[in-house]
Amino acid sequence: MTKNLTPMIQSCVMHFGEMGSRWGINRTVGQMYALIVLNEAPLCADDIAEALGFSRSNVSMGIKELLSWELIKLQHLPGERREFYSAPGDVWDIAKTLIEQRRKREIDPTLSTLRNLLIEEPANAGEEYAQQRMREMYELIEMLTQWTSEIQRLDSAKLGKLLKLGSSIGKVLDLKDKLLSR
Amino acid sequence: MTKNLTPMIQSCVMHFGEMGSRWGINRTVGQMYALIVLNEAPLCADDIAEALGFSRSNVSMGIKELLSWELIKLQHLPGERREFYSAPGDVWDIAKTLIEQRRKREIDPTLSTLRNLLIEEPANAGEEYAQQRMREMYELIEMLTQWTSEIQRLDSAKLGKLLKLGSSIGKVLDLKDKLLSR
DNA sequence: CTGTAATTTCAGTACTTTCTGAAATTACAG
DNA sequence: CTGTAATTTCAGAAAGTACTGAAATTACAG
Repeated sequence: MTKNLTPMIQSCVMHFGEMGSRWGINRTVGQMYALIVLNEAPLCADDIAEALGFSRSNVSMGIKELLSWELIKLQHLPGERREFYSAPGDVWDIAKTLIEQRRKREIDPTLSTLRNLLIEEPANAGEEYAQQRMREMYELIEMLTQWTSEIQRLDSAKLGKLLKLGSSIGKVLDLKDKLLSR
Repeated sequence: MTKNLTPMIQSCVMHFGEMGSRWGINRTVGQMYALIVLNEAPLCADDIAEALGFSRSNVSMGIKELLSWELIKLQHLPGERREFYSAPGDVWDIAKTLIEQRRKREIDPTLSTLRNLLIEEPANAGEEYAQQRMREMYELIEMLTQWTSEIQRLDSAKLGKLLKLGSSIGKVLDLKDKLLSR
């Protein structure tokens, strides 16, 4: 397993494997993705299988999953019959996709479940309390989602500018408070 | 299993069980937590075991985990020998704890790994490229973490105010841009 | 078309995680 | 202390997930 990888890339790949498994992503898919991201040239399934020592079929499933998350795209290389895969060149694009996909898979179903439970009539005091908490959750999640989607709308240039300005949300909000209270 | 739960609470508990398993949290711990959050009165281990139909020992492990995440706190009820557990009364406190804990367990180790790999001298062009991407990741993650921790500093009152004002980050940022460019 | 390379599917196995019951430990009332 | 209630631990069973190799399918050069 793990042929032809320098220790540096090896370490990074392994780390993202471990991290992947703490998210929904499984360990081998995490490793595969790190490998693709860290490699300038697109990779084909055989490259990945060889570099990480996985079976060809496992790589095939991993690619399928990464494609379904829209984290890699397929491309054909001139003179090559095999299919090659690469990650977006901009890290912020990757992050945006991850956020977006996790929202779709985790947040949206939760909001929908809560919404359905909130329109029911509470049958007793216990349900009334439960509904109150659900309502708070619903509002909080919705608000955080809203904020996140605002941030997602920024392109990396703007994001970088904000970073370099050293602007923190706190300062921005203070600014806004002052502005609004005049 | 699942005794004495009304359908409404049942549904919510089950949903958070499913969602929990998509996060690092396991299904039964997710269910346990939903139950505790939705219940106004603190619950003891037996209550939980009975309500959800889990073994007593499973509940004990779940409680241990929730305590380690600081998502519940232990309390003694007058005249009761058993130990009772409850979740914070404010949903935003729960969310802040979740964000904080996930940062500790997922983001911090990643930042530390990346930092270590970035101080190494690249051995060839491939490593140089890989390091460049790692640097971009590092900076992005650090920035998002910073923003998140700013938001976490807000208390729920302030958060609620912002929500009700209908303020979106986009608008706030536009405001800031205008302010700064004068 | 035909033959071969590339990819995907899938049943079975290996591995990991979760859950349980029994035993051990701890906590405390009397 | 002693006895009992409450909790925790832990080895093994059960459940769930990931991985593989073999076979099937697809893609395409000639």
